[in-house]
Amino acid sequence: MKDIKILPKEFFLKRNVIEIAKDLLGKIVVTQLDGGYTSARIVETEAYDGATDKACHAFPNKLTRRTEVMFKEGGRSYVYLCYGIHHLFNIVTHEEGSAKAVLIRAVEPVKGIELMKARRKVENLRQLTNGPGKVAQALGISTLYNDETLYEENGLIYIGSEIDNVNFEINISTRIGVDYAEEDAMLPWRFYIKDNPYISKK
DNA sequence: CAGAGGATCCTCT
DNA sequence: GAGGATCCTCTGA
Repeated sequence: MKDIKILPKEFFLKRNVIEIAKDLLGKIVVTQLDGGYTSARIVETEAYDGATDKACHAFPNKLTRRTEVMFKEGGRSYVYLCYGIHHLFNIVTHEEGSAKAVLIRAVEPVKGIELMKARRKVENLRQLTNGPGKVAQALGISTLYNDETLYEENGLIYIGSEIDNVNFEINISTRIGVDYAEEDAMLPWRFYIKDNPYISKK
């Protein structure tokens, strides 16, 4: 088992959300929820920017009850219900007052795989976490865990890096499922680990 | 307070 | 590849 070092709060601040979305690739999400420990390697992310990006719920810097958490200081969760069924897990970035976040679209299961299978009611490893709704379900993340800080030891959810992180190539594409965002649907703000079997789509 | 629509997933064809 | 599930959020009156 590799050691995991928790990312400090600073990781989520004072940098462009694009850079953070890229840097989150290869990092480890740990959850300690519902009496179980699960961890998974992030293999696919998307950046959202409430100031300029029509695909973002907080565009154009629109403050509502739902988007409120995105305006808070980075390093916390933004979880919302999509299509009435799926809980989607995002990581808020930047300083207080700017509404930006990174959607975790796919992960590679590391620990607690049996628990993930039970939560997903799926046996096939590749089907376990290769999509944003699946990620949240497998890790036990729901809107109950909106606005949780992500950088605390023994937190419910935290993000860590492996000591001996392997190298990988990053692929870039347009984001999935945001056709309604007109020209912003063309932004190359989706990032994923090349050839990783757990990404949601080619 | 009604109506519309969605950062998805699963099933069936 | 198409369509349905399902419910919360936001809008406008």
